[in-house]
Amino acid sequence: MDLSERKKRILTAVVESYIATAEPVGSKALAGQIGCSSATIRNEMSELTAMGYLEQPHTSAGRVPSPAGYRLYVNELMERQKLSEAEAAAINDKLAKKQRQLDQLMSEVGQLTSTMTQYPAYAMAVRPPAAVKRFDFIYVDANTFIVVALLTDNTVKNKLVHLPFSVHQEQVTTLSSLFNANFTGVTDQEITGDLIRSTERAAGDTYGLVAVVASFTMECLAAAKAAPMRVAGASQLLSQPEFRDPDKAHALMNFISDGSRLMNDLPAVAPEQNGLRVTIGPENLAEELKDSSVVMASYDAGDGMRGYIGVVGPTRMDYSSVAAKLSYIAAGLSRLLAGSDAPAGLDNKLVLKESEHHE
Amino acid sequence: MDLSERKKRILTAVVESYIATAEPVGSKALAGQIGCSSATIRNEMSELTAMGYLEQPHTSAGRVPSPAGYRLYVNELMERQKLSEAEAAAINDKLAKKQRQLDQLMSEVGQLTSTMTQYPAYAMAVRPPAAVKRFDFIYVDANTFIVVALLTDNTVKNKLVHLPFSVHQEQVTTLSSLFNANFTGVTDQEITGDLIRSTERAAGDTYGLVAVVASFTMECLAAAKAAPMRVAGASQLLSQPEFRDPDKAHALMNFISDGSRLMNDLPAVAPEQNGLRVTIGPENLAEELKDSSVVMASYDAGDGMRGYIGVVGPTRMDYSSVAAKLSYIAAGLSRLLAGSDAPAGLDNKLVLKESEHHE
DNA sequence: GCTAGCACTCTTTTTCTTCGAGTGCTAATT
DNA sequence: AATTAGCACTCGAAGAAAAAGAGTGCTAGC
Repeated sequence: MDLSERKKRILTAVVESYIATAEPVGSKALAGQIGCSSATIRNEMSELTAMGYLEQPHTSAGRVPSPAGYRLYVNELMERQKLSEAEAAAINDKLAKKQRQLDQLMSEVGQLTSTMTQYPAYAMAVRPPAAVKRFDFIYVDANTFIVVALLTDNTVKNKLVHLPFSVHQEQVTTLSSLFNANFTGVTDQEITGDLIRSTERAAGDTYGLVAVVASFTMECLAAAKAAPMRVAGASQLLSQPEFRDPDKAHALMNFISDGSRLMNDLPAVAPEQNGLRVTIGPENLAEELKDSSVVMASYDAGDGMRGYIGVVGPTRMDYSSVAAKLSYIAAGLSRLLAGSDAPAGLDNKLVLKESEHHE
Repeated sequence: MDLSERKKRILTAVVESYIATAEPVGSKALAGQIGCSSATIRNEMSELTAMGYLEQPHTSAGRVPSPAGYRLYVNELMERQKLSEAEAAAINDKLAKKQRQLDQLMSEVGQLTSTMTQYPAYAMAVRPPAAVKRFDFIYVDANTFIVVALLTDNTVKNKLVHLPFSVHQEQVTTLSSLFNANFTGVTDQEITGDLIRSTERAAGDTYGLVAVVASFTMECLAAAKAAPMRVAGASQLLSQPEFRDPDKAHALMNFISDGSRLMNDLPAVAPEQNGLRVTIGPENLAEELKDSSVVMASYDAGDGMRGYIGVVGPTRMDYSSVAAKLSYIAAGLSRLLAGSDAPAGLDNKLVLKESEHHE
């Protein structure tokens, strides 16, 4: 299966030229680059075609890489590219303004990835199952209290509860000890009707409030588990010549705009190299992605969380540059979210988590 | 300026036929509908053209409505349409599953509006300036406490503060009284360096923490002011024949995907009727919207908040149906967010606000 | 094993033609 | 005076035919 050195050079040149121009590559164009005549290249190319690395759109056009050709290119031939200083600086700049909310951070990262790569991008974070570490109840007035829950992943959630009847300070305190006793360290699935009922039995005159706080707890845990998934720059597709056909563009855009569908099909089986995973055309599971490629990178989001960022584009994607950019961004995110080399400002050391919410 | 009854009928027919088919409308096609011969219609149409309500793409094509024609249609001619039961039910269904987070609600509403109308849609809420109503500090351990701020708009925000040194319970209590004394009822702009410094002076051995909590406070207020803006279904554009040209589609999609740009140009000067505002083609301020139309509706989001939902499409938009759907959704939102006729479940009465956050 | 040359293939581009929907005008009709 | 029928004319859209051009595969010579 090993290709001669010259075949490799030719395949590389075909892939890179096709990536750059979206035009089938002819033998003449390569003659200069490779250093032999076009006839020789023609012979080599026809062998590469027989081996399945190149394809001919029609008898007398140039050659185009096949999915297998791209695969070989990605795995063995392509050079690991470095970012220009300007690009690296742009990424660092953006990441430096760290966001408080995970959702928002994902949006920003998706945006960043998309503008850097010129392809549609997505960003997501996966969280491990969480539990509540402690509850606090803040008594506001006779009809109002706030529940604050500190989760194992160090997020804080809260809820303002407004009652149609009044409660005493002591009742809220009771509620607090009850929940700290029964609902801490408990995961999603472990909150059963039984647990709620037994807590209600123990609750005395505050039993009516147990259900409310319990459902809040379940929501917290569910929300902590849900992975925020953001897609950005879908319209970038339209600048790619392969999507000049509005129907194709529409189909793919619909697909990628729906985060949940995209999410399902992402963990496609594909070799992972240096934290990067590339799925090319037909390697993708989703029908909609069969003529497209996906490049994704994973990052360490701290607290046992793992995140992914990725890019969707035509199979004729600039893998080398996209891979470099994704790696860089992923590394930056790992550093930002989980890294030990945090910057020195007071702000960074002190402020770890913050919570916001509105009905 | 008043048109004869027959001219009105002809203009209406032209607009509606063009909306339906995207094809210029000829005299023959209307002859049946209007009840006179094509020659008569030709005469009428040429007068309507002279008046500026119709246009001719070229000498010998049919007629197409001009922006002025659409305007007249929207203001006077179009019939207020009713939703089908199925549509109304679909909207009610979706809205019934109310979301806790404003951001998320906006996303859902954008999505809903877009799928109902088949056009790209946006949703946003505008909030009045807020202040903190009260602070609570939860002492977690020697290195950790949580700040909880209840805002005037009844949102609750919180932040987990992790310290590189230790504090006593009493110090946190001091901090609490300090902030409740100095930082409640204070808006965004009123938090000055002076205020922070004078608080620090009064803070004794906790002065180092004042800056942290103060900056948190400012973030809360800033976040409360920022209007979440969501755009959904941008890819719907591609199904419109006027956007079969990928360059046009790309330009407009870029524009509408950028919420902030869209937001700036929306409060365009346009007459508002029944809570609806329609801007047609050149009436739009943004260059990118000059061949498009925007229909927006506003709703009451409670707590003095006003929200907007809207739809972007070609000037050849189905104004009548879009207007009906937007009104319905806006009314539903008003009811949901500000209405007095809230549903009866315990859950709804008790649970008003909830907050979530993560670094 | 490489290269030059050449006939052949097949798409793309261009040009030319045809077709037809729709108009505007005029003259006849009500 | 308003409406209608009739007709010549315009102008884009669609189609056919022709020309151009890029690239191949093959053969023969180096």
